[in-house]
Formats: sequence, C-alpha cells, structure tokens
Amino acid sequence: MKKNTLASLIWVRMIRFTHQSTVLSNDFLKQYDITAAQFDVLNQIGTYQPISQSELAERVTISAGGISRMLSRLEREGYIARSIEWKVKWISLTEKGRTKLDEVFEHQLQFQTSLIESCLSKEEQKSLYRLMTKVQKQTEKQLNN
Amino acid sequence: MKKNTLASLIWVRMIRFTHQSTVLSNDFLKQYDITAAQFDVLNQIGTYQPISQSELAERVTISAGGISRMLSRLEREGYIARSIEWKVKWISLTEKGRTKLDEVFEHQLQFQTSLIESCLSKEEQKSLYRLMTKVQKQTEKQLNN
DNA sequence: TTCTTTCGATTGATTAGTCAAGTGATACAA
DNA sequence: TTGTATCACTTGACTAATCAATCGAAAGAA
Repeated sequence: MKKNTLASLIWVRMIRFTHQSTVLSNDFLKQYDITAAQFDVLNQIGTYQPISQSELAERVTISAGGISRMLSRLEREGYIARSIEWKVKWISLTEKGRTKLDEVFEHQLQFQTSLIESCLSKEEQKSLYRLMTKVQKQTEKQLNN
Repeated sequence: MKKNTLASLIWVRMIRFTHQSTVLSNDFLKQYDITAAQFDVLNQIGTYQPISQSELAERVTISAGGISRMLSRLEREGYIARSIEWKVKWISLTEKGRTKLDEVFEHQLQFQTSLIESCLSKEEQKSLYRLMTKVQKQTEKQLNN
C-alpha cells in the first residue's frame, strides 16, 4: 500500500540529519552566545563584505524580509553595521562582529568536521560530497525557475 | 587562513539542499493547502495512531512545546483529534485528516522521488542512502546524551 | 514640473520551532 | 489525610522564516 521509494528514504535521513545537527550546533554555539543561523550570516558577511542586503539574502537563500529581520537583530547586538547609499544598504562587520566571528569560526569548523569524520572515511566523505553537490545543484536549478 | 574541511563543505551542501527542498516542497504542497511540516506530522500520525503527544514529538524530533503548538493548529484545521486519558493525550486522524493524507501522500512521494532520480542513478542513490544513514545515526547518538 | 514606475528595504500576520516556567491530575509517602 | 513529587501537556517570550502589502527615494515620461 504505502510503499516508500529509496529517494524518499534518503529525503527523510537528510531532513533528520539537518534538523538534529542544527540542534547540536545551536547547543554547541550557546557558549559563544550566538545561534547557528546568526553564525551562518556573520560568516557570509565576513567573507563578502561590504555586501548589499539583497545579495546577502541570495547567498544564504532566505527572503528579503527574513534578512531584514535577521540583520536588525545582529545590528541590535552590535555585530554588524548598515550604511545607506542610494537605496542600497551595505552591510559590514563591526569590530565586535569580527572578533566574534574569529573567535567562533575555528571551533565551529572543528565541531562540524569531527562529527562527520567520526563516522565516515576520507573516501566516503569524497563520495558523499560528490553526491550532495549533484542533488543540491538540482534543487538550486529547480528553485530558479 | 580560513581553510574549509571537506566535512564542512558537505555540511553546507546538506543545509542548502534541505532548506531549498523544503521551499520547493512547500511550494508544491500549496495546492493541497498544507505545509511540509504539517504533512510530516500527519504522516507519522497516520502510521502510528493512536499515538501519545510525547511519542509523536520524539518521532519527528521536535520539542514537547513544538508538538503542542503544531497539534493545536492541526486540530483547529480539523485534521486531528485529541482524546484525554489519564494524563496522556492520544492523537489520531479525523476523517478529514485521513482523506487529506491519502490525497497528498502519493503526489508528495512522487515529487521527492523525481527530484532525486532526475540527477542520481540507482547505484548512486543506494550509496547516498548508506552514507546518509551513517551520519544521521551519528547525530542521533550524539543527541541522546 | 509633476506623475508614474521601479526597486531595495521594512513590516504585519502567520507558521514553526526553542526553552523555561507553570498547570493539574495522579500516585505515593508521612 | 495531608503534603509532595511526578509527569504529560501548555504557555509566554523569543528566534527564524515566509508572503504580501507598503514605504520612500530615484529615474524616466508626459
């Protein structure tokens, strides 16, 4: 009757993994007083600053409204600054934001890495990366039309 | 300086895929007037009913508070019923919920399946499923201690 | 010069989730 | 019998996201 396909089982695993690993990430990042979503955004800003709100929204694949609120929170915390020029708001890290990002980056990387390396060999990781890239590019393509 | 590991690149792909595919799913499910999260919960109830709130929460890995709010919405829409016995609330589908689930199930399965089958061979799918299961079990383990 | 379009950003309403404190009934000990 | 502890569930305050409506400045057309 209700027959699941292999693809749908992959789907479930992926959804569960992402959700659970976000919970773990948030738990880990609590000591740095920051959330996984906030770290993701700060990291993008650190890499591409100065960056416009709309470009940033696209990079982290969230809506214009979503990035507006997120940046309001980050601005309130003093991590980022917005400067208006024409109708564009350019985003960059403040000193506090830079410090926070530098403080957290290596630890977060280490955290993510050790979780995956604790259960997959180097070969398996290469294989998983190749497959994930394929499916992710497919959703990206589908999203843009 | 900022060197990313293979594991962290896998992480990014996974986060992006899950997020984008949820957007696609929600977009697809809009025609059935339901969200991906709601479908997920209805599907679990349909499989395990009657099921207690706490067991349901565990199955979809969300908090007790989260499931309480979600069920309130589903109850308001008339998809589920809660019956109190002792201190446990037993959840089951209403007629309307059953109909909705049956209506949506095949289409959602087809949607998920075609997205993945459009870019991975059967062999690749098997391989991806095996690897995803490994990492997901790892996060699950980590979460429970 | 005024009128309209365009476009980035914001905001209100809603869904979805978290944590922590609170509720209310039962069970069990003093 | 009167606490008190326990346990499932709820709720308030918050983060995070969506969509749709709106704002406001600039650009271009009449």
